[in-house]
Amino acid sequence: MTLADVARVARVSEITVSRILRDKGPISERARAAVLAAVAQVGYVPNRIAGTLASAASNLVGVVLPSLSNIVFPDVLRGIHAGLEPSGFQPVVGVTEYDMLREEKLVGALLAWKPAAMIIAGFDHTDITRRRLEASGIRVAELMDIDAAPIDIAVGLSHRGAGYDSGRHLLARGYRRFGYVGHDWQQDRRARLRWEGLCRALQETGLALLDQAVFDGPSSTDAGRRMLAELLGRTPGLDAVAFSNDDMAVGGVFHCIGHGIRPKQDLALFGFNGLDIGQALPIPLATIRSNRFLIGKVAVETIMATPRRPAERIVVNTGYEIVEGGTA
Amino acid sequence: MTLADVARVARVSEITVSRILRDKGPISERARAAVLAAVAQVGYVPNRIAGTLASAASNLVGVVLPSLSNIVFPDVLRGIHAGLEPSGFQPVVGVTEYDMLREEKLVGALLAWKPAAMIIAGFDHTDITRRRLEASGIRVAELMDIDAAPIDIAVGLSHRGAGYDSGRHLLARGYRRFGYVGHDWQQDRRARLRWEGLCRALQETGLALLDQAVFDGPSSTDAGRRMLAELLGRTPGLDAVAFSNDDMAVGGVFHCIGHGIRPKQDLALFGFNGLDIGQALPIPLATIRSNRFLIGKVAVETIMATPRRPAERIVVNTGYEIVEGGTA
DNA sequence: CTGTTAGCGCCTTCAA
DNA sequence: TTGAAGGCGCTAACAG
Repeated sequence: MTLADVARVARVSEITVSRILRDKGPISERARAAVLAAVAQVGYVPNRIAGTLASAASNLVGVVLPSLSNIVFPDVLRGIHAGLEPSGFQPVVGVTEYDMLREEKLVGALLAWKPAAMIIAGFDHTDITRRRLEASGIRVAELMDIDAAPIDIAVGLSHRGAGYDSGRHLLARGYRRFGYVGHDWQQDRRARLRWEGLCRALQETGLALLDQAVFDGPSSTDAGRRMLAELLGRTPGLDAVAFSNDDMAVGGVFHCIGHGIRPKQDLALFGFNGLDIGQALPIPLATIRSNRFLIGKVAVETIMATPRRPAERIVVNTGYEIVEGGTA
Repeated sequence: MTLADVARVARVSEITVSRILRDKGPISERARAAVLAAVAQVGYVPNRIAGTLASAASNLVGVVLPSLSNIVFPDVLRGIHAGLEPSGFQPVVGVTEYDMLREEKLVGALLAWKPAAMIIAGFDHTDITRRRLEASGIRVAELMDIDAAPIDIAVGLSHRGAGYDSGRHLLARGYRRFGYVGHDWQQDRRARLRWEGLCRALQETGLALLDQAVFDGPSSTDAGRRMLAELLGRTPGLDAVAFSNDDMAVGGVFHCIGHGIRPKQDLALFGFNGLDIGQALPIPLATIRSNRFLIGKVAVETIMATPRRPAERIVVNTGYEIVEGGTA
């Protein structure tokens, strides 16, 4: 079923049908009624492929995320969906599993669909990826981070700043003997930035991390629990442990619950992300809320505000808030 | 940059370039080398819109999910991505927020992209949605559930069976005084099916739920905690509580931890889904693993196995396993 | 308010 | 092994 079929049934020209279906230009009520009836009668489904080819205006948005394994990027994706909803644009989603070569392939495949814009997590791309994104001329939003210069738009928060502020927060509460529990930095550059910020805060006070246990793999509750056990076994006397994120920190809280360690009184625990699960613990987790939904939503809104790529780069800071919780 | 530009530079015809880029038909090494050089030189990016229009063979797959708010559907989406990876197909994702009218619009918008197949969660669609999916002629996989007749393919598990088996499991361990903690059935038909299965198991033993607390909203850890508190306050003496899912059940465990109730000894708790968080608790949650990643992956594999829709409907049972845990 | 003309960029078919 | 012609379904631009 094509426009031509509808046009024949409605006894008008193709372009009239096209205009009516797109609500464009002045149309008589008679024609509109006839066309809408014909559309219903023949069960016409528009072909956006043809429409996009003819108009060179696709309503697809490429989305490239590193992972869907924890709730962080699904939250970003929710924000993207929410931002896209009013405009009727559709996201085409790719997942890289933190592999820059896979990302390169993916970006190539997505650009072939002539998307109206591209949303991609992080700043770590191959040269080819970066060049293609630049050359595409479409709007490109790089998400999560604002600690580097974007191709076009950056939307996120300063992870170095967040790490620094968590350090300041713990120092202000009197903690002095710091440990750190983390996960794979190769895959999570932002966790490393937070760690750097934390170290700087300690350094400014003449302190340093007394010990750290870094899991060689992705973050998880279970990894957090095991790494805290290891850290405490190795280095007694710590009074505060910062975790690379909430998943890890919740594991830490579980370890404490299972071993009679009282969070805060015996040991301060501090996370990052502000996940629901941390706030639902018997003692809510002290952490930093990272506004992931907002990052996705704001990215879309920034793209939509100016569909053409302007000369200067744009950096949008979605910020973060310290959540006091009860564990620090 | 189009095929024509590349052809001019390589001094061959458009169609030769097209064939080389698609690895089709016999091509001389000379032509191939010249074309590949020209592609690199002009920085050609193929236009899949045009390609799809000409060949009527898109590599897009429509994916319609009700929500991304907890990890369940992101897990399914991961499975879909994993299944799609080898073929180079791209998912176009829509989220309905459990709204059938939004689903209807979404399905219409996605079908306009002439996807090779459609993957959609659940069986609850408007008549129009169902008719459109049927009429599209493409493969349609309905996920999560196998307790109803699909349009084409169903991939999932019997939720009624899972509920029944969790009841049998608890009965076999000697529990007799049952409560239930749930969430919004309007939005989660599958939770209701599990509840029905549970009730049937009890009934067969001459028992019934003594009380239930159902939260009027989506499931969450916090809702689970509050509802369990309410239930236990109202009905003392329960020895087992089944939860509508793991999110709720983890909240229940948190309530117990915070109130000196020993899971299993004082009160059995049982979830559904087999989430990581439940297994990382100080006492791992007794639950049923629902193989969500597998559902997504198998759906794609089933679609790919027979790209044309066959006469008979296909139902794939991805099953479930009881996870003994330590809370029941 | 409606229609005609001429593509969009690629691929299928047929011919060489 | 290569090419020419024609068309996929729709829309921009220009006329009427």
